[in-house]
This record gives sequence, structure tokens and C-alpha cells, in this order.
Amino acid sequence: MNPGFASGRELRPTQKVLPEHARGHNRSLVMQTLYREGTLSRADIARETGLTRVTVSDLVADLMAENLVIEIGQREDVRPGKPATLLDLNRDAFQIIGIDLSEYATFRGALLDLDGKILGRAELPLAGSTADAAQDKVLALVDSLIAQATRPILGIGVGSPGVVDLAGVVLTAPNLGWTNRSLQRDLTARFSIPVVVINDANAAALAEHSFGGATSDMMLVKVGHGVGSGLLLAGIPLFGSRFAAGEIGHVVVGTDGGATCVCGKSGCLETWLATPRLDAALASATTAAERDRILWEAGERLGIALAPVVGALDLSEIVLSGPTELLDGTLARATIETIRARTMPEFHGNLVLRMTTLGEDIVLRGAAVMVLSGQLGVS
Amino acid sequence: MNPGFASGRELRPTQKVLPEHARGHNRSLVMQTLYREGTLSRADIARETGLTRVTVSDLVADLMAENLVIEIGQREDVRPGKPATLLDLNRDAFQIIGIDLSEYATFRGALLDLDGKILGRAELPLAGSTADAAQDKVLALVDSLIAQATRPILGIGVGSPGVVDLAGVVLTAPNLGWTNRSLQRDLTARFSIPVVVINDANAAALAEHSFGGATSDMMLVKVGHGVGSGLLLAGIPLFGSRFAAGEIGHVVVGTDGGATCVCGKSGCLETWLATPRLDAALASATTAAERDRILWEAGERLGIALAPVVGALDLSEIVLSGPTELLDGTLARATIETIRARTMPEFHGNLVLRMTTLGEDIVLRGAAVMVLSGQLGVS
DNA sequence: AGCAGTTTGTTCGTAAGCTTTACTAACAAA
DNA sequence: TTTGTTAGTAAAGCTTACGAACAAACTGCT
Repeated sequence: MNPGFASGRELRPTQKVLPEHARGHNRSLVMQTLYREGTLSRADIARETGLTRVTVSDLVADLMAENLVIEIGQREDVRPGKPATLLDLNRDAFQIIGIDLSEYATFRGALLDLDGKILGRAELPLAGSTADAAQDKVLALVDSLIAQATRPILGIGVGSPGVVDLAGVVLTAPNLGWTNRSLQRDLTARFSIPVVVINDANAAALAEHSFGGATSDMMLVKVGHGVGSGLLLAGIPLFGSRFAAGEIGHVVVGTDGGATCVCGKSGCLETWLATPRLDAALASATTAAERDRILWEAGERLGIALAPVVGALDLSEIVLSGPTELLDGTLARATIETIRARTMPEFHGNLVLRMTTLGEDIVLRGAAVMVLSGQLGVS
Repeated sequence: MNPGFASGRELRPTQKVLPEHARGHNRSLVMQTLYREGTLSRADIARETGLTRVTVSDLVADLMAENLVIEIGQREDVRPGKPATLLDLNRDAFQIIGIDLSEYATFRGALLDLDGKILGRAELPLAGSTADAAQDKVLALVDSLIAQATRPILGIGVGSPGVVDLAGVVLTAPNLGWTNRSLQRDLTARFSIPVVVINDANAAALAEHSFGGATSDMMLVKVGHGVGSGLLLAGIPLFGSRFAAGEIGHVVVGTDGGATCVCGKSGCLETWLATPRLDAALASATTAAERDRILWEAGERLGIALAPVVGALDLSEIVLSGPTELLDGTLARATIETIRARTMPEFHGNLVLRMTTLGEDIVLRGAAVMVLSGQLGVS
């Protein structure tokens, strides 16, 4: 679906647009309407989209021919006029594979339906594999999920740690020993199914937007073995000039030193917040008050780092993803209070900070969103 | 030119697209090509855009009928084939009015040609005016610039301080005593010419992008009586969830206190960087070394505030606008060195920080960019 | 000088896409 | 039975872009 159409102001047109692109856009618009609102008649869709009933009928005919949309009977309610023929996405026609490579020691995957519901799972311990061996594990994981599928597979979405470009090349992923690895191309070649590879935190942000009810200007902070984030601005994922947007783990926080980081600097966000560090600190705590102080300080540091970002981007929401027992509670409270104390209440007084509602599946569900969006124009 | 077409991935189509929208886009594409490359033949444009010669001829005929494009003779060079008829934007057909309301005590405006060159100026001392009186000064300023115009006016662009929404309503501008002021609507009604009102720092960022050679992922930091910024991400201005993106003046910097701010907090960026504060601090300095220390500290604070933003957004460039004698030199050096020390060299090692090349005219030229972009699809 | 080859820009006909207009089918209300 | 409403379709027309073909104008070679 390229070139796409966006709702915002257009500054520099850069690519020609043909009638079929407009058609593709309107097609997606119909799909999107059905995806979100559920069962609707053609006339309903026409009213909703502004297209005429004729055009909607035509588009729907196309979509039905491709088995993407089905008629599901007539509307039952009592009112004048010809009863409406109800339509819906053919939600049972395809399945999606979502893969999460972001955990430290395990690759996880799932088989999902078009609504993002998880139908089956698979996981594979990484066992220290890197480079080609790690990629082979990804292939094996996909194989086992394909074996579980009971419908044609719409596509494979992969959330990878590290820096991933728009073509799905993993430019760098230190933990996996990957540099310039054309994961998307390799998987496409191997499985002959559409594949999309995206950064794990960006995937998580998309999942939270599509399934977690997050707003359109939000940041998802992912705390685990490292600390990363994904940004959605005006509903669009931000990639950055070198595809490294969201990489805040090694930003130095505060002006009062801090522990030495693996990267060589002192006081990086990860030295306060990454789970190994935090767990170690908590293990040495003897009282509940001490535990609380440690968690408060970690949250405070996160708030200090995020306050300038909230101010610069005018975010409306920050979502945390990671171990609930660490993040939810004192730490989250410290973060939001710190941000409040460091930004203007007039603008950011009703900034929301919360835990994700999607739990551990956030990345693989976000990867599925990429497939939905790429293949159906829906999310 | 709405709905527009963007080059990025489309996540959620939200508006129908008709053939004429596609036409409008291709029309802008032709204009854009001519605007940037100068004189070209129809065949050149076809090659550049990917459209066919036939389509380009048709679009050019439209544009010539509207006096936006003119033929300027035949190509002179010696080569086989029929000589090309060269085209260009009719750069002398229209003029633009740009207004800068961001200075503390003066409203400034200029008459510009389509290339952003300044043909005439006007200014009006604010003399403490606020509310309606201040708006009357804007009207008077526009009147005096219209009187200078020697061509039809393409539009009026206004860069206003404060928070401005997408409809050109100034939601809040404390210095001018404006709240929810429909400046764009009022000016359009008064002058019957297209008007666009935008935040001053956003305008500055656009100017730097169009005329200053800035990259597509940049932040423009505007230091004056207050401190604000404008962001361009993937070439698109960021407005934020409440149109307050870029408002970093009252973000608290560092973890070691700081002077009390007018906003009530302590250690806001403005307490270190706003020109009244900085001038006062420098005035009390007795030695050059002391001056340098003050400037270094101010730059350091800016760097501390920007480092998380650079990390989160993966910016490639930061541009400073404001008094050269304060910003250029020690302060800028401190800023970039601080950012470097607080971010990952692998990602942000070649971040560029520099002064604007557009001087005092940056805002009004940015306002003109908005007119060009809105009326001609060009920038 | 003449002819082949190249490039430009136009004319003509066609395909795609959306709209308007007008229709049929199917229902409720009176 | 009549009237009015809603859903969906059919036909015709407009807009937009394309491809094929061509004339004009030029270079270069024989």
C-alpha cells in the first residue's frame, strides 16, 4: 500500500500517485471500518466513509472475491425499508504468526487470528546461540507455528531487539550478535509469505495502540535486560534519522554521577532501571522501606529522563512494559510524580502513565499489527 | 491539498481519496520539481517524477492557465532531437507576506518572493499592547506590507508565540494576553487572502529546513526572552497531542536545584538560558573567564535537557536560533559536548549542532514556507 | 544534400475509478 | 392498498492517467 495517504498536512510530495493507489486507499478504508466497527451493511460503510453506496458495493465485491469480506445475513431489527445485508471481515479466513526475539534467553512466538487473539504458542530457548545459529532458531520457531496453523497464513511479523531499518534489516543487535542481517528478506525467501521485521519496542507501542487503547501520542518504555522505548507520534511510529529512535537506555540521567555502565559511561538510564541491576539492588535490601527507596529512586531517574521528552513531544501517555512486580507501584508512582514536578502542569498535568494491559505478549501482538497493517491496511 | 499523500507507511486510513486528490498531489509534485530544480522541460519533469510526458503536459497546461508556470524559451545546448521548451515557476507572479510575532517588544513582517527572498520590511513596536490592541497591530502591519506589494499576494503566514492549533487558533500566548484567539480566521476575514498561523519555533524549523539546508530529523531551539523549540521528524513538523510540542522552556534540568523560575519551579531551562537571565548573569561577571564559565554552564544545561530528546528521537541535527553573541561559541560548544557525553557515540556521534544561517528573519521566512506549502504544495 | 537516429511534445483512444441518476427489491405504517 | 423509506445495483458520464503513434526539430553520418 505505497505510496500511502496520510491525514496530516503534506509538506513535500515526493512520489507520483495513480488512480489505483487511491483505490487501494479506499479499499483499506472499507477494511478498516469493518475491522473496527464489526458488522456493518454496505450503506453503513458508505455513510461512515463518505464514499457512495455504489463505490462501496464495488469495493466490497472486490474484497469478497478475495475472501477477505463475507456476508453474514440480514439485519434483524424492525424498521422501514429494505433490510440490510450485514458484512464483516472474514475473521476466520487467515491467521498470523507473531515472533518476539526481545527476551534475553528465549525466542517466543504465537499464532494469532485477525483480531490479535492468541490461538497457539511456541517458544525456543536461545541457549546462548548467536549469529546464524540464532537465526536458525527463528526459522525453527516459525516452522513449529506454521505446523499449528489451521488457516492460510497472512504474514509473519517479527519484533527484534536492536536497530532495525525500514526494509527489515537488523543493523545491530548486540545480544544476538547480529549486524546488517537481512532477516526480513531471508524469512520471506524461506517461507514465501509476507514478512515484516520491526524493532521490539516499536512493535510494543503499536500493540498498545491497537489492542491496549493507547492514544496517538504515546511512548512505550520497555524495561527488561535493557531499557528501550517505542514512540507513536500522531499515530505514526517514529523511526529516527538512523532508525535508532527510542534508544534511551544509554542516555545519562541527572547531574550527580551514578554507577558505571557496560557502555563505559556513568549514570546511564540502564544502570538504574535494567532488571538485572534492579534485582541485584533489591536483593541486597533488608527492609521493605529500603526496597521502596530503591524502586522510588529508579522511577525518579526514569522521570528525570522522560521529562524533557514529554515536554518536547507533548506526549499524552506513557506506557510501561516489563516485570510488573518491579514496575507497577512505587516505581511507576515515582516516575509520574517526577515528570509532573518537572514539566508544566498546564500542558502535561493530565499525562497518563500506566502499565501495559497486554503483558508478556505485547511484542508479538505488535508484530501481528504490522502484518495486519501491511497486508490488509487495517490496525 | 487535503487529504494529502505521505511517503511513509500508512497505518490507519481515515479519509476517502478521490481522483482529484490524486491529481492535486501530482500537480504539487510537478510544482515541487520545478521549484527545487529550476528550469526544466516537460520531458525532464516526466523523467524526474515518473509520470508520463502526456500527463506532465496536461498538468503543466493547467498550471500555465493559472499563471503559476511559464515557458521561458528553448534549451540552447547542442544535442540531437527536438529542442526542449524550458519551463519554470512564474516566480515573479506572486508575493508572500510573512509575519513574526515572537519578538518581545516588536512585531516584524516582510514581503517575500516565492523563493523566500525578502523584498520589503515593516515593523511595529508593540508598546505594551495586549489582547485586541495587539491584534490590531498585526492588522496594521499586514496593511503596510500589502501597500508595498507589487504583485498579487499568495498568502499571509504568521509565526506566533505560544500554543497554536492546526486551525490557526492561538490557544495561549501569555506575553500577548491571547487565549483561544482565532487569529487565522480573523485575518482571513479581514484580508480575503489565504492565511496560515503557526507556532514561531515550528515556523523557524520549517525555514531552516527549506532555506537553511537542515536535515529532515532536526530540532530548532529558539532562545530569546523565553526558550522554545520546533521539531521536524521525517520532514514533518510535530505538533503534539495538545499542540504544545517543543515547549521545553519550563522543563527542569538536572538534579541539583537551580534558580527559581517565574513558573514557580526551580531549575527550569529558561532560568539558565533565557536572554534576560543570561544577560544579567553576564553583566555581573568581571572577568572573561567568568563570562565563559557562565556561558559554558548554560550550554551544559541545554545539553542535559536535550540528550534524552536526541536519544529518544534519533535526531541528526540541532539548530540554535537567537542572539549570536550569546549562543555561538562557548555555549554551543558546551551543548554539543554535553550531548555527546550523555548519548551513545555509535548512534549520535555525528549529530550536528550549529547556529541558524537565517538570522533574525527565520520566523517570518518559515511563515512564508507555510504559505508556499499550503497554496502551491511546494517548500 | 539526404537519410537515419534521437528527443520533444501533442493527439487520439483506452482503462480505471468515482460520481450522479435512476432503478428494483423489500420493508413499515396507515 | 397506498405511501414512504432504505438497500443495493445498473447505466452513463466525468476525471485522470496511460500507451501508441506521430510531427517537429535537431545531430551526425554518408
